[in-house]
Amino acid sequence: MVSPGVEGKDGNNLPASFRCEDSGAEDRIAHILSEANQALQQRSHNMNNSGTQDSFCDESGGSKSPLSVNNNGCNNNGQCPSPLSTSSARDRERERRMRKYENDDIPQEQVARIYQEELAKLAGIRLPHSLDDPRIPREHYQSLLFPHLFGGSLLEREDIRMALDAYHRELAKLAASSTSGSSPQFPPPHFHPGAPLPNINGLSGAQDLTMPKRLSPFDTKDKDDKSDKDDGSDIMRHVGSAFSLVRPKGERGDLSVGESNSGAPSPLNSILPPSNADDSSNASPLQRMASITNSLISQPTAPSVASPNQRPLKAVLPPITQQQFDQYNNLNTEDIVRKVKEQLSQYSISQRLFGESVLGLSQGSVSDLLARPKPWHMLTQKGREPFIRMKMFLEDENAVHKLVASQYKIAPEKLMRTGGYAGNPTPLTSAKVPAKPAELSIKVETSSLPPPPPPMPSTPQQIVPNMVHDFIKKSNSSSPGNSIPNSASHHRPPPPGLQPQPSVYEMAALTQDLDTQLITTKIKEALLANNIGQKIFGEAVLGLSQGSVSELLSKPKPWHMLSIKGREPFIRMQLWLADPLNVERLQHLKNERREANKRKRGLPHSNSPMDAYGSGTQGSSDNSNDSPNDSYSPGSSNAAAPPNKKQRVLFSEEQKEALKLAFALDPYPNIAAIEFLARELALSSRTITNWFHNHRMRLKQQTSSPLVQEASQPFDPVQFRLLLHQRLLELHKDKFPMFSFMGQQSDQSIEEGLDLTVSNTASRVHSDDDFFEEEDEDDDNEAIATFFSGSVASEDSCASNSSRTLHRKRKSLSLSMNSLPEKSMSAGGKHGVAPGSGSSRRKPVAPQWFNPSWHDDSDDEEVINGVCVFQNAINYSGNKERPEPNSPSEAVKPKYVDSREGSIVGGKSDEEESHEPQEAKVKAEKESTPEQKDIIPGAHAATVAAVAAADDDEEEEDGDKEEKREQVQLKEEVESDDENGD
DNA sequence: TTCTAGTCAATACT
DNA sequence: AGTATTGACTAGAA
Repeated sequence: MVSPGVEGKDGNNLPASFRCEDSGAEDRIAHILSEANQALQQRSHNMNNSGTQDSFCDESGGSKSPLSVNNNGCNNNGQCPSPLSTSSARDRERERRMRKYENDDIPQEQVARIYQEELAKLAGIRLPHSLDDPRIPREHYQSLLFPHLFGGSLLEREDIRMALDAYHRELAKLAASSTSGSSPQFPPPHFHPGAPLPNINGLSGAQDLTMPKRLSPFDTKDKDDKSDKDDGSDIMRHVGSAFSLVRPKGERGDLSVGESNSGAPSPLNSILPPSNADDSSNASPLQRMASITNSLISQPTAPSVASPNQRPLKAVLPPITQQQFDQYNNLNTEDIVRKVKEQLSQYSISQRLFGESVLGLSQGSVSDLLARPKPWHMLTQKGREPFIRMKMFLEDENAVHKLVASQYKIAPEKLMRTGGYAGNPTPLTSAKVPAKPAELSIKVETSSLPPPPPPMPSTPQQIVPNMVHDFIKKSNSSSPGNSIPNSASHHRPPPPGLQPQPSVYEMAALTQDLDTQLITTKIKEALLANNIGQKIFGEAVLGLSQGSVSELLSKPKPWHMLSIKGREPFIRMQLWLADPLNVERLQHLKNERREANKRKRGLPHSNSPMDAYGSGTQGSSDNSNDSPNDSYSPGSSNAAAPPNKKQRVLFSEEQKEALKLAFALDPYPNIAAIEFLARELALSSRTITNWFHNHRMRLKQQTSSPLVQEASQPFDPVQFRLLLHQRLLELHKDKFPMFSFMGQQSDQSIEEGLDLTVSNTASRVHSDDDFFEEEDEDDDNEAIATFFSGSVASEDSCASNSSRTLHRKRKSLSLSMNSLPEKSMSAGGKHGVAPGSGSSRRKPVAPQWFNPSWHDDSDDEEVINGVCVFQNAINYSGNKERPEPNSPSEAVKPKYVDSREGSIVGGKSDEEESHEPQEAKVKAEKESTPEQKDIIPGAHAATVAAVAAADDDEEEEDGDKEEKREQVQLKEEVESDDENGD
């Protein structure tokens, strides 16, 4: 068995992971270790006498916490009844366990880990990563962590636990008696040592490293050790008292066992830097204590190497040295955050990567940190660390590039398509098959670049012409057998002589602005003129599917709205446009495919593996020179459609109407609403959710503007049914005249619920019976009850009452979705906040860009019966949760608007018309195109709109306004009840 | 966990 | 056959 931890006897034999970059810190740690090792020697001696050499382990392997055993011994006052049992009994027991451990010969690493975990549990602290290193003898952990408690001696978990108990009792005592009141982080008086412990780090405040000297509370230690050796109970007893001897700064306390020479400074002191002028001297005893612990615990270390036996350890960041702390003693966190955001955004560095490799934090923490940076003065020492790291990151010019490079290494295929055109690796490959090493190497290479070139010219044509050149050159040379550049089989590093070029990724990141509209227009023209299909273009040039190409070309997003990934296709388009042989290549490819198809038809079974996937145009896969197919072919194994391929749901018209209505009522339905809809429409919740997601996204895209606004009120099923009924009536009156009878008969169907259940298959027409089939009443009520959770009984009756009342007047209501202009889909704030300002269930989608001209439209806001029904997104600013004012996307917002108004106008495409609200509105009125008419800012507004619409309904002669008002009132009552119930 | 952005790919439409 | 639409899914962010 490996002898634990005696190798560092001289104290200088530091494990690598304890080394610090800053030699001062290393010295200090060396000092500590030296002391600890002295203690170890003594301990070792003792243990040898008793025939054991390890004291830390138990049979439970760490899974069963030993804490509970002893936990009853202490009370809040810090008084412990006489420990557990007699020391002799304990000694025997421990000895027994030690022997067991020895015999079991548990690997050192495992012990270390167990130890570490237990320790962390016990202390309620998070251990620094470096302590993860299993190669480090656990004695070092101990002595590093708690030398001030234990004098570096080895302890059993019970011992540690008891000591910690005592420690926490002392903390509590101090907190209670502390008169300073200056530290809000003190444990409250009721602090219970047995309770989950607060993070010690949290107590440290900003004083961690500004400890007063001579803080050494252990003057009874020697004596105790002598009398009781390592008996845990005694340690507990005395450690407890030791804390009461904490002395004010300047007083000298005895040092622990290992501290032999009286004149030597305490290791603690030596760790700690000279006090800063600001706050150290005022630190309370508790703060100082916490600081000690924290300093010890967080004493940074260099990264450790994962042992083969363990899963790879998280990268450990180099420590922040004291000098750095001193250097950055006052940072503008907001400013730092802003700059960091810019960098991350520009280079499309994920928060996860940034967090893990720069800050040592998780993605969530980074997100939080970046979104809500605290002011420097409010931060604790620990809290300041990330900002210091950020600052250092910003100051290091190469840091970004290192990160980008590492991001490539981590997930190249996630960042970039392995672009199709011009000699890049196969398009689609990345989407379907894990990237091959060869591909990786290219990426890494291209990404490990010198600092970024100057910003790209904003004129598309000028994008790095020589890069295009290189691309072309490469692609030409890369395809010996054919001139089509996209041979998947030719992934090779750039020619030796070539300068590393910016990757498309980097170009996307570095290009300041690009007129996407113009590019797509040109592309469309080129494709059209040369009879090149989107499919082949997408696959060969962009590495995208036909559908994606179609979307890109017809609805290009403005540059600034695109993520780096989203920009990439446009860069590729730009490169393609700049390629003099572009059309030629594609034509060639096209011909080849055609040939291949012919051949395939001629020899039906010749290319079996390739044929499996593709049919029709994809049949050419055998050629392996059209990249897209290559990506399919390697699968020869998989080839055919994946086994569990889900069949896509096809919504019926009614389902769509229902969904759109629901969307109008509440674009962000809660779970209950989604479930209700799912049940109502016989769709899965997942499908409903997807639909809402897609719809929000597409609405945003298609209208290029006004944003989906949360509903002012939660989804109301009663209202939903009512309105839906109207809507469907309207719809079917035209399509299916026989539905007109519903007008006389449908009261019941409304009250009992509409069955919108329709087949999920492609059937698009449903019989009357199918559609208005009565629904099981229990289900219905249940569904409704879901939404009136609260005082169910009264709510229920109220709901049904009101719905009955409403339905009695149903005929006077008409939700005319057609009459709602497209722009009604936004709501917001000219009236301060959205009509439903009371609700903030959901974060509204951030306005990314909009066309100011829309603001002038006469109907960007409409008032019906004195109620503002909808507003244009121009008023969005009144909303509560706006995006950061300095967020890049918003900053550029006007830019795009300009470009739309200006430069793009010339190249206006036919599709673009659909971007125009006016057009859309007309369109909506003409044929009720679904996408154009389905947002109402809130349920309330929808109700009002419905009523208002009825005003204009010629059919309703008896639509008396009094009654309508009544209805609305009623409805409101229901709603308010609903709210209360919520 | 849920949202957005970006996609794929099945399907509908021309 | 080409293009548009759209349900579903994934990754990253919040």
